[in-house]
Amino acid sequence: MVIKNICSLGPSRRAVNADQKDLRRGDILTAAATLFERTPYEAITMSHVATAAGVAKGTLYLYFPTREALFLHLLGQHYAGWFDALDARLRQPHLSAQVWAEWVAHELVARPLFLRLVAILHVVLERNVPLPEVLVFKRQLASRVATSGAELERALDLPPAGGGRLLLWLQAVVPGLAQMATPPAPLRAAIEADPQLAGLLVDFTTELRALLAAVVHGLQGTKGTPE
Amino acid sequence: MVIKNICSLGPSRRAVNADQKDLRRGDILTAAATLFERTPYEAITMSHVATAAGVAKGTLYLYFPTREALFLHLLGQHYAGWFDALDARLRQPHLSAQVWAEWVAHELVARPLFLRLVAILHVVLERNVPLPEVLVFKRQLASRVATSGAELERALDLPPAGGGRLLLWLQAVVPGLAQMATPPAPLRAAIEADPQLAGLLVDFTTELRALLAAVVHGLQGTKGTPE
Amino acid sequence: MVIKNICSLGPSRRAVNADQKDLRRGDILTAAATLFERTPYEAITMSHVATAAGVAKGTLYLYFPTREALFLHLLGQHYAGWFDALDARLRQPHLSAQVWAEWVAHELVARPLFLRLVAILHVVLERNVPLPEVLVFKRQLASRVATSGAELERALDLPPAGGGRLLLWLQAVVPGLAQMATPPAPLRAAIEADPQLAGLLVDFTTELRALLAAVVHGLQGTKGTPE
Amino acid sequence: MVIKNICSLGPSRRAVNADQKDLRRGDILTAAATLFERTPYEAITMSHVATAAGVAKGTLYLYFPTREALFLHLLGQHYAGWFDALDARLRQPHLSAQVWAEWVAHELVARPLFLRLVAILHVVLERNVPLPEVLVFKRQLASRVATSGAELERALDLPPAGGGRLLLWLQAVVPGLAQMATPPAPLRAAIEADPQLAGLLVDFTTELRALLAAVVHGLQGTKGTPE
DNA sequence: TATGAATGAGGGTTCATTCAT
DNA sequence: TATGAATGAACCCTCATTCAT
Repeated sequence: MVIKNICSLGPSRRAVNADQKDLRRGDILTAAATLFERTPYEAITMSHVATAAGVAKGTLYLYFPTREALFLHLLGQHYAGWFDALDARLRQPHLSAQVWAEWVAHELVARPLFLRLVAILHVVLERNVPLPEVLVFKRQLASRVATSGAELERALDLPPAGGGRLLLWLQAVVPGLAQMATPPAPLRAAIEADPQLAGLLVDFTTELRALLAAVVHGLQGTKGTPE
Repeated sequence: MVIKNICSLGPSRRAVNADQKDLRRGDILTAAATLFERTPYEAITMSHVATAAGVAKGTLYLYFPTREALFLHLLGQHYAGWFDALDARLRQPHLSAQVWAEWVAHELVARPLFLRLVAILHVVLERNVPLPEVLVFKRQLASRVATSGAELERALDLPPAGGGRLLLWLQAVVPGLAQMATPPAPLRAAIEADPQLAGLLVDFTTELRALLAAVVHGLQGTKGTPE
Repeated sequence: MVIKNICSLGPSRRAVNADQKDLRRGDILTAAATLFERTPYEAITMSHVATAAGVAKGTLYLYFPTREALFLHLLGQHYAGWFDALDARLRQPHLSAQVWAEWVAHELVARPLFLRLVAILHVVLERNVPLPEVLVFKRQLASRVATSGAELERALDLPPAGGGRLLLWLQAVVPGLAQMATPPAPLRAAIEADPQLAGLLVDFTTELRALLAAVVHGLQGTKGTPE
Repeated sequence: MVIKNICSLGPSRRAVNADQKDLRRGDILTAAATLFERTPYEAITMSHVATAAGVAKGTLYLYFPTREALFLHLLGQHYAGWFDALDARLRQPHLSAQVWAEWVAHELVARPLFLRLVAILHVVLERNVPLPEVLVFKRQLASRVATSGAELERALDLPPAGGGRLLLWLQAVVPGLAQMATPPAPLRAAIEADPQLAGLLVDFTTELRALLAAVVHGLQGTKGTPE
């Protein structure tokens, strides 16, 4: 199998200035993302990432202090993309609870890597990422939650602080629903074959849409009502 | 550290009939639960469990086919306890969205082990538990979701199938909120020290109560409205 | 799957006299042989044997001191059968080197279990069989080698002691040829696919026949010649 | 016990080029061979080998994919040495069946490690060596069998293909005879003490010499005779 | 004699990370 | 900055055998 050269640095193998280092860092993240598309997180070794990125194993550690930090950065990228899309949508008119729920569910299904990364977020964060790296990630996240949350609040006519809250809840609920909706293949087959278990097999889009719509309606209903 | 003797079999060390085997199985689960109280899941080895249960390592495998199956059974126990409490509450009158949300949050905070076990449910289920064991667990869960869901539906005046749905959503949302609300100590300290990150530190009870209330209100509002 | 009851003791489960104990011992050996037909030696556990024999694991140890001793007895049975066949053939006329080689090869191919047991003989004997058991086996073997060897010597007109010697050589050569002729399936496929390796893939019958014929001719030629 | 330092790399601990890697690989094989001299194969753990070679356990796996592959390489070395000696002898004149048989027996007795390795060849090959590794070994073996076999054929005046055949037979017969001739010490003592068992205790050199002489004579006698 | 619950030693292998070059 | 050889800790599970019943 020919591994396509994903190195962005051209003939020179050495990143000497900041821009080149960013490129190489990007190469590594791209390689990790590519692997993550077809391999479960636990099965991806640093060797695999290094090979896929066309660098040596040790080089990875020049750019990311730990394996978990690498994937946390990857998640950061995906979060950024997701918030970009959200902001773009919020700049468009005609948003209702239903419409927004629909849009979110649709958008997330289109980002399966993001879903899977979010699901391991805690495992990743809680283990083996140096605190400074975590804080960088968290600040980035907090900032976008604040900004987009404010827009969302306006667009959906939510009570004060309701936008950020809704986004946090979204983060809480999405991995759970995603995992519930996508059991490993053999288990899924067994569940489908057993009528007693029918209730446990849910459709991600349907459930997320319904849940979000209910939540937003609920939040909207509390507007003006002291908690 | 003194390990208290948790053996339920009395002087005899040998479980010869089904009752005694259940006792021993219970001892093992109790030992695992005790360890889980003060140790993260990944740090608990079968050696630890065996020592804590006062049996040999091999003995564990007479009762549980894999380490993950052991913890899945533990989760099953906790689920049963939780549903028992829920059913008891549902048999009492005066339930509203607010009251129920309050009760759920309060009850879950009182079951920290349950929260942590639920959070690793997927990791556990998806790896290294023989399918039959998983199905036993799933059936037990499905059965209680159906029963309690019906009661909940009645008590909260939810639309058809809303009770089971609500309970499934609860499962989806609880681990996410719990993890969000309880970062590891050093991270928590850093977040508290950084004003930019204030918005990310949430209180489990508050958020779950608000989220559930919103969801139930939302569900109640959809009653009679075709989806 | 229904396991056919191979217990020879009838309704009573307990062997109280010597005959019944022999029956049970035979049951166990039969069970082991049946398993050995479709499973490699290392993959057969005492649990398997016990289940197949319809007895408890501990019972096996009432009849055989170790797992290896059990299989050594099984080999003893097969050796006896083989020598019986040999003796019967030797009582018939018209034996030449060629004819005898042909007969041996043919007979051994018809006894695949015997071949496989002989091949593990040393592994079994050298490990974990109490000396007395080994000696019983060895005496039985020595006795038959002496008797049949003498007959063989006469039938093939070999020099003094040539019969026993030939039988011992046979024991030495058969496992080696058998293993050489029957590599595990994936290896065999690879060997067949590689023209360089063609010479390594031999046919058991052909080689044994040729080797035995050569040996007997050689032995016959030395008759009367001082060594 | 003092472990002598067998590291060939001098002060540097790191093998950076192919030559140094070959040296290190050789160190590991030497360490394994040294252990194998005084310990049965099954009792040698990778930990032992690593300690004896003065490297970490993980390092072994940089050079050999499995424990069995390591010993297969060791066998490959010994095979090469044996064929080298054989080729050297074949270049000298005055070879007869007797002389060659004598030489082979003498030479093999001088290589006890080789004898023991050959005896476990199948066990090793058939278990846990990646196919490519096995094929490398087999090709090397096939090549030398072909070359030396042709020389042997000429020197002993064997019929066509008789040289390779003889060498294959040699491989089949040697381990069997060796094991027969060298029972574990307690068993040997018991056999010697029992007159009934006298016939089972053979001398490796005597038997191999006689067997080979007979085989070669037999083969020589078939020359020109269609099979 | 029969049972089967209990034992517990035992080891190959992986892989994130380091650091000499 | 880049490399990749070296490290070494970490761990689940099996299964022959024992022995209380």
